[in-house]
Amino acid sequence: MINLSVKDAEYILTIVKEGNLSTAAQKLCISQPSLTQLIQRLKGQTGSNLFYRNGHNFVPTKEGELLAGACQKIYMLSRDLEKQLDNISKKRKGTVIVGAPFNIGAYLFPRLFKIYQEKKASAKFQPYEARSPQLEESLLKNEIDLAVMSKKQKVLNPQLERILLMQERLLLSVPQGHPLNRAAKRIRGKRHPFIDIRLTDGADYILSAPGQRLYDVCNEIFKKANITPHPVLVSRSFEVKERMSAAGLGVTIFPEHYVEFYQSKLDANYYYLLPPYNFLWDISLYYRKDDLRLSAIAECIHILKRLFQEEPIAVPPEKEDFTLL
Amino acid sequence: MINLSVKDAEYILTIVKEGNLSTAAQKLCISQPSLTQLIQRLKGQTGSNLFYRNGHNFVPTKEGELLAGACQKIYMLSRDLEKQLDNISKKRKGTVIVGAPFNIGAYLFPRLFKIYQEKKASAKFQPYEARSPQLEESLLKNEIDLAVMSKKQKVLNPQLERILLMQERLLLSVPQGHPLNRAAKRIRGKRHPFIDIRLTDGADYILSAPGQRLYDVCNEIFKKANITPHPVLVSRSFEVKERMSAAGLGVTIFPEHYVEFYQSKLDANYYYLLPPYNFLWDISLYYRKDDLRLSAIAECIHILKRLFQEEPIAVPPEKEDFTLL
DNA sequence: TAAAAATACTCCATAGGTATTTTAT
DNA sequence: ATAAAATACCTATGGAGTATTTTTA
Repeated sequence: MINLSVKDAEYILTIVKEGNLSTAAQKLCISQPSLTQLIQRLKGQTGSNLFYRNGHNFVPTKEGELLAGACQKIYMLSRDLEKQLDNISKKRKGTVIVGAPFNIGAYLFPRLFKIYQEKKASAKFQPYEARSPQLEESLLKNEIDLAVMSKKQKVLNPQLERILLMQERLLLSVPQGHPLNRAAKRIRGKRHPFIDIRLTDGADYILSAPGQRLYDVCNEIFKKANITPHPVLVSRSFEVKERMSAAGLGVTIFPEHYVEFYQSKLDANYYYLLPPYNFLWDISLYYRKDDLRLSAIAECIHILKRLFQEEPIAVPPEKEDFTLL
Repeated sequence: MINLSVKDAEYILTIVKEGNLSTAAQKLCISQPSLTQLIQRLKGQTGSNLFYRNGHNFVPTKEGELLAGACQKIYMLSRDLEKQLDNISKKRKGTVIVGAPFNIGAYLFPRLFKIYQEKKASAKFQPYEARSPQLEESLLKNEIDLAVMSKKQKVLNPQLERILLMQERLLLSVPQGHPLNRAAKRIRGKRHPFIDIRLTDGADYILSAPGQRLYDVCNEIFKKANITPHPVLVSRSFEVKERMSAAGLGVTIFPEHYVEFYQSKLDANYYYLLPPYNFLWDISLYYRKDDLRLSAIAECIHILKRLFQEEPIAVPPEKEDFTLL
């Protein structure tokens, strides 16, 4: 087996270029016998004479020229790789890549972009949109620096850290004219009326797809309330679900902030869930533990915390929700 | 500097493929800690995290994927190189490549081809045409196995061996009607008349180009005979020179065998040179010393020797040439 | 608890060095 | 005689091994 290394390649290329072992050795800052040894080693590995002495020149044979060709390619490959890695790390030093699923991104990215644009931060910010499972993957793969997404119950990868940014309520979306609307109870000081989720047993439901965070949360609620939804449609898109619900196809469950985006346009009623079936929806910030020392990332974490405190994505639930009812 | 070797590349690719250090180590027949070390070494060289543990999988980061891409290319490169070298050496074992300048090739290759075709040899024969300086280069470069050409006075490269195949006379070509024709002396039993080269002092000459073997030989003759040719044309092509001479442009000097090819068609007279200006033209066989052990080459050398003995390229000069006159 | 990676150490092959000899112009 | 490559021999780095500990699902 021919076990060339990048260093070998560099040596060979210098020898070919110089046509002379001694001067090549000088340029490479090594001794001349080392190069002799290299050539003998490769001669052993290839089984061919690779160079010959012709007068004052040390010249590659046909086989040596083939070798030199491969060396050229290997050397370029290594340089390319170095460049690629450098580019990544340089860009990374001055740029924080923040990942979020589409629905959170719609809220988060414009605000974050504004903050960075107003020079309140030293680094640059770059948005990255993907579904939450991919976000965790991307975080581990070093493709992004931060991820804002809803918590997964699955145990967290030990290389990652999580900070809870905020909690919000879930809403049940009920089409206009649906009999369930009559069961909702308006409560003073609350944005939306409340409803007992157990009343939706057997009702037509627009559900999330397995793998989505909302799928797992809804299943927990159904299990705890001991109800069986009647699935009429499964969709990965929050917007599709909301529109279908407003069109009268069935009821569906969302985190509150998402409803806020479309509230004005759509034609459905939204109800908070009465305890004890009022699971909260977490929005958390994820990052690699060993990245905290990077100032740009630490800075962005600080900005995100403040952003979610000062301008929350949705009205955070008060404790009274639980004591009141 | 990232100093990847082909072996490293193979290891990395196996790790990526298996997604697991332990099984990768098994497949590679090495220990698991060796792979851990490899990854740590490369992490040091690249300055990036290249892999991470995700559950039961050992997965490349973005940087690791770039590395793996480069490894794939390096690995393929090495395999390609091995194939190329193998092809050369395999082909070489069963094939002898014989080089000759165009004029000798015209005589040699058809005869040699016939011998090999008639299965008088175990190997195959492949002709290669080039000028003599290139032939020596090709011989050293391992591009050809044997070269048949006229001797160079320059000292022989120590890696090469030379065998004299035959000697022949040089001929002076004189156009029809040229006054020199009257000075030629016919000698009984000789194919061509003789002439004293000193009579061509100041005559119009068609000369060879510097670098050609014939250029050096003619210069030696001119020097020894103390004459100065009047150059009217310099050409590298033997045939051009011969035709121009026949057309009456001037006299010119050739090795005898070449004249034989065109004798019938052309319209000039040919004369041997009277001693002591009758330099002989050598045709020798060249090969690499360390190649003699290869049977196919030894066999071809034998064939060539016999060929030049049994069917010489031109009538070899007898000793009487020198005693007679 | 079991499976996998990391760590600690030991060993040895070899890349690299120096001094010298051989080769080639 | 000079310049270059090959050889001999020495040193030290690091690749590979074994045994063990740590990590994590």
